Amino acid sequence: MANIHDVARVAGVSISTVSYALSGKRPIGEKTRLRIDAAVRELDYMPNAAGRMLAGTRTRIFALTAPLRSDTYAPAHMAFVLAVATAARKYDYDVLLLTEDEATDGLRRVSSSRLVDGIIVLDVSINDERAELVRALGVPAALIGVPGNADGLVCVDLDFEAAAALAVDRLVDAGHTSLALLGHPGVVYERGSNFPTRFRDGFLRRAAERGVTARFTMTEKDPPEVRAALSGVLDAVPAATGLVVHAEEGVHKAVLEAVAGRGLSVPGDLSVIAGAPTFDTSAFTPPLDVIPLIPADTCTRAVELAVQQLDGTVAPRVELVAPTYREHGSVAAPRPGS
Amino acid sequence: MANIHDVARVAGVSISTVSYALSGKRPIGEKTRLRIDAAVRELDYMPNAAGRMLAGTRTRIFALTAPLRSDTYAPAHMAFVLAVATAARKYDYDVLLLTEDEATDGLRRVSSSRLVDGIIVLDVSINDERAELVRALGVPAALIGVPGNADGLVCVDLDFEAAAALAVDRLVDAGHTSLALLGHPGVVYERGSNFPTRFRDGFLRRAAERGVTARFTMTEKDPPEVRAALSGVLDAVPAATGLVVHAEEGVHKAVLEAVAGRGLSVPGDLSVIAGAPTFDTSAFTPPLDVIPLIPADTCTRAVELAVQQLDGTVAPRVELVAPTYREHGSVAAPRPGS
DNA sequence: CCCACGAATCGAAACGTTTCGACAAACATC
DNA sequence: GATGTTTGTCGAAACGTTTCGATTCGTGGG
Repeated sequence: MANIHDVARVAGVSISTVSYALSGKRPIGEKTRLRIDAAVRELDYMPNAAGRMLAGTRTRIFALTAPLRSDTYAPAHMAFVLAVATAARKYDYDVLLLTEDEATDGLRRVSSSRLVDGIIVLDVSINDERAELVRALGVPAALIGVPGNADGLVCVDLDFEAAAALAVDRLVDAGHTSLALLGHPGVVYERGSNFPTRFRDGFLRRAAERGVTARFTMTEKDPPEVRAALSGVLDAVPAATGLVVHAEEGVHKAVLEAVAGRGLSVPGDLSVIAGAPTFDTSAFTPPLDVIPLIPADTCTRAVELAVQQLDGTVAPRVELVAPTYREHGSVAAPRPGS
Repeated sequence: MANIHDVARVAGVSISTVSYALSGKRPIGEKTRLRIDAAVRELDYMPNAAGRMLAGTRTRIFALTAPLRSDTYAPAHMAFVLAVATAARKYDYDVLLLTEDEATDGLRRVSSSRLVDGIIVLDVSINDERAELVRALGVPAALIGVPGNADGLVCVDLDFEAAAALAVDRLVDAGHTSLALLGHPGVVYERGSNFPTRFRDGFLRRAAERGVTARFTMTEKDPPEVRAALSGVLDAVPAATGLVVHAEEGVHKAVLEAVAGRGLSVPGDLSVIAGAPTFDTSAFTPPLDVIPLIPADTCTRAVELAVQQLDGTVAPRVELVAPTYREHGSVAAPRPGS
């Protein structure tokens, strides 16, 4: 396998000239550059990664720690992992995947052996030991999600409170005065990520601000549980006419089936908005209005912030990505008499 | 950050002695080793990864290419990715995650820059360009799944044919003479991985060998489609009394619901076996007998073979992992009159 | 005509390891 | 007591880059 010396010899220049020609960090004469380019192609030269890491100050690798908790929704998790890898490539970075059972030891290992330039932390929970560790290690890092104590850390996440508020606003603006939020199973709110809590709080707060009735119900993903939870809010007085669902894909489908099962139509009898899903709600029957959680957005920003920490200093911050609303026709005015 | 020179100075030895003490490749005096160990702890020394890669012959990194096709079942996919990462750690290897849109370029890049020692290829399809590329690059690699042309490649996979045959045997041994296989959607059999085909062929062949009736039906994952497919085999003459399901999690659940919906019981009216799932069928109602596809098994073996290719040569091969059967009470003798 | 300056190139020193060969000392063999 | 072997340690040469400071050469200004 050719190295830089081979290229230099074939092009008839010194290795430093080759290096500068390839990096563009110093001006190189026209003819010389052409000769070097030709030599590179002829030898199929590609710089050796280890040599580069050693001489340069960068390894061009980020570590990614992505715990798979029992209550993690695999498709969303996978989407985030891939989004990080894809975003990293845009900055010419590769991603080293740490295993969950080596979460802290792995972080320690790759950062103190200088194998990675920084760390992307996925699915941060409220009391996340990885947050503490990252702070202690002083390694460039970007967390996706917000830990209980975010001091000194760079965090990125969807603005779940604003997303919930946006959903409330849409429903209230359409004329609804009795809303309900169907959320994740209880265990998710107790320990785990704090975004479900933030969504719930945003929902309840904005509903209060707008002066409308609001109920919050948690549900498991089994269709019977979903039916029961739905009945709870539809049979209440006053019955909910606007529904926000913040849960995984199966729950959305179960909700739509249960609604149809009751002989109700969307949005005729019930307006429905999907809150912060990573999946596609436009293919549902009926398609659902949605405030999407787009992994690529959050992950791209996180990678960007990680890269920026390497040169020029980025102040610690919690950066919340503004939510967007996409209409698919599942929200309408409530029926006059209801 | 301390380096090996610091350790040597503190311990009062040369750097080569430190290196040998840490690697254990040459005998080191008792007192000397203790001094070195003390110095390492005192300085919190950890060898620099780049220096190691450059001087040694190994980078201790494997690349993992794991394409996410539209018909990929995310939870299974994720399970395999994590299983590879976990298995790699057992051999002191880290895993670099390549993105799908950079599948071939990425492989080329990381192997010719010598960033990785080898490649693990996940979810290999029949005409997989990655298989060709790996062959052409001559890089140590282990494929999980079997490409159309496996010449010169090291492949590992569950023995899907044997798994299907095992399911048939169990049902026939229990007295069933009319079997059905509920498989993946049609698109999966046309282009994509070849394991669904292998499972189907194993099923049909063994049924023929045992002289029993066998039907194969593909189904989409929507409950209505599943119901229709199920009706197809239960209303046929002779009606199937033994059912093998080789599909994703939702299909299994839909099958059980549909069976219950028809007023049938498992295994009273219908014996059911789950074929090669990655999820847990023992928590279903009722729990299903299963021939599991265990990502850890396949992935551990693949990593092992990749490691072995680095020293001592491993002959190209297709290594099929023998299936195992786990009873959960969903198979019984058919009802006498049926 | 001399000087300063920029452009283009080179040589050499780093980066932090591993590993080969050498060497001294201790020890066993006959 | 000479000879060979093992044990423990060291020095130095790789490994393949990047990058800092020269050096050379032409060019335009005074």
